[in-house]
Amino acid sequence: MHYWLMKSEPDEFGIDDLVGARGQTTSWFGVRNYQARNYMREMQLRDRAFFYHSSCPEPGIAGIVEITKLAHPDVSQFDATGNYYDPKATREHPRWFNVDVKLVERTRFVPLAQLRVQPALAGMVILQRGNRLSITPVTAQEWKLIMRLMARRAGAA
DNA sequence: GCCAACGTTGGC
DNA sequence: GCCAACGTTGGC
Repeated sequence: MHYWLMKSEPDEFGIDDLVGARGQTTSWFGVRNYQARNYMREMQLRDRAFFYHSSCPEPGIAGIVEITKLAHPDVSQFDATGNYYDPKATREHPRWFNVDVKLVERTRFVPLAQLRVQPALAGMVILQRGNRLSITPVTAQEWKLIMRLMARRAGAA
């Protein structure tokens, strides 16, 4: 069992959208970065991930999801009219893959700023300078600590 | 809106 | 294979 962090822009698809989605499940399509894609291909069923809001007024972790379908070809790469079209991809040789995830829990929101002040999270991938990866691994220790933060009352450091 | 950091593209 | 130019990400 491995842990991950997956970014989404709430303007596009936020935790509210996941809560309201059919089966509280969504296909994580649209990833167009090889490293993030490779991480999705490593994901196993029942791995868990933090659902992270990025590019918004208050970035941070908004929930927990579980991998319910292993990586499979991302259909959006074949749609010539869509934003995620990749002319170099073919059905025989797809380039992009995605997993499906299901909501486990909408958590207390943990802002990025709160993650940054935890000494034990100093090595966390998304906190590293210049990191832009939309999908990153999270260590078991990091996961545990963030779970503890979520259990605290709002506003506590 | 700014800008640092990073990934990708394409000419050579 | 190098690397400059360009586009994107994402926090602030």
